[in-house]
Amino acid sequence: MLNKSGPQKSAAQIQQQQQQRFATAERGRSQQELSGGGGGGGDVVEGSKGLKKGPWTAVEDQILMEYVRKHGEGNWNAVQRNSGLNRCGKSCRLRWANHLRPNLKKGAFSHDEERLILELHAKYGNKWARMASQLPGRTDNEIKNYWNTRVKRRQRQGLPLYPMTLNNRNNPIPIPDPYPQPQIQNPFQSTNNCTTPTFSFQIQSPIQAHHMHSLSPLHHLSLSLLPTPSQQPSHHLFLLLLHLPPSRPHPRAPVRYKRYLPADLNPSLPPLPSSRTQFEYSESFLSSTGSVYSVKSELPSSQVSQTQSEVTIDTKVSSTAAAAAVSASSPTAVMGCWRTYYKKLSDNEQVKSSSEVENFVSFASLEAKPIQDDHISSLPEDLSKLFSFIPSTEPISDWYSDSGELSNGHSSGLTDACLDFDMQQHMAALFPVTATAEHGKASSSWDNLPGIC
DNA sequence: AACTAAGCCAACCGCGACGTC
DNA sequence: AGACGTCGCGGTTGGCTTAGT
Repeated sequence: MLNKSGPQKSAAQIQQQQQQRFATAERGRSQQELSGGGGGGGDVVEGSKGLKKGPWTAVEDQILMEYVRKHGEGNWNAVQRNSGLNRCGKSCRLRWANHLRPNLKKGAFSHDEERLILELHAKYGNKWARMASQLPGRTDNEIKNYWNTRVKRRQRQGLPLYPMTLNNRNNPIPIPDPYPQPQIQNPFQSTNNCTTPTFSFQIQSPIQAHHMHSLSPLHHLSLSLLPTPSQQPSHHLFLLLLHLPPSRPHPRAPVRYKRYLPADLNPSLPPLPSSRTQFEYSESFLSSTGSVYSVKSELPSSQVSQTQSEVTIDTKVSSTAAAAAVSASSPTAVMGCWRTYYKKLSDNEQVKSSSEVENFVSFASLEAKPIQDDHISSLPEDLSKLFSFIPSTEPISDWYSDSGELSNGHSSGLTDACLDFDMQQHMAALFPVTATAEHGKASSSWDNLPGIC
């Protein structure tokens, strides 16, 4: 049971499953035929217009394929009128797109595909169609199903959805052993339940993702707040993940994804302001440095609350994918760090020491009082410092594994005095994220945070 | 053998974008 | 400009299987 997940499934299993599904469809057809073709057998039902619902039969598939062969794709509502197929246009389109169109790749995702899905999801969030456009032969539905399964599994196992860092184009993460053994036991897991809520959220997908194509390497932020169990010394761990800018659509991607026009094809975008200060642009996404972004939170995989807030970020951070962990004694203290740091920046005070940088914490998505209330419109330009000492690459062992493993070792540049980065990484891997089914809980968890304003 | 949990997958639904008239 | 139809996307549901108890 436990090894039934996609990558572990053998080709034979897949074939068997497909055969079983075909048999299921055949059963449905038989039931329908027995009932006079009017549906009603099993989950085959009729809609309000007498259109058939439920599993498609081989005969229906044949009719649809024949229709598309003659008339091409599109105009799906005409299928029912012209072919006698008793299905609505939406159903026909879905059936064609997901099952009948040529060049569909069936079977389990390869490791490369899985890695790509992770990377794409980190970039785009739940943009399944967009992800599918970069996975030839795969459908959005497939990817969505895969991801949702992964979310459930990782949640149940108490693992974060993403590895601690994501890909760095210049330093590609080596494909790890897909089935690594867990390295460390959660010291808290076996002894007590974690009573302090755990949070994870992402700031992602700027208001106009296409801006990011041309303007900034800073595309994606992922921030995880990982309080330790209450029994442990008060200590909170924050993780800030930066990801690379989105790649342009796959050149061979279907052209139908017109919603994802790259920036250079969209002349309606506002020009870059060149002389106004960042504060004049507190509502916008550009600053005098040309690199302020209004980052609208999006919730990949629906993993956290529905709250949305915006944080604008000004940074010359390098495109190196990076992760930082920042510790503080409590969420309140973390916010205090942030405010202090931000004030220094507002006062044009140089933040020089690494410890100050390390105490920087970014955060967003607080439903009750979003940080935007403070009009935080920038992060420091020398935020790059923050990322400069973060390992640009490290072995990631949980790209594929869902078995409770942790990230392997890495070369952190963090000073020991400030952070035990290794330890925190392991801790981060040990604590669960708030996941899809926990929308409400996630937001309420944030509500429990003391002193965040 | 029965029950349960987990995983996989197909399909439906609602909504919004887009094009046309 | 607005109504209407079409299409695409993302969320969700439910059926089915396997594996463990």
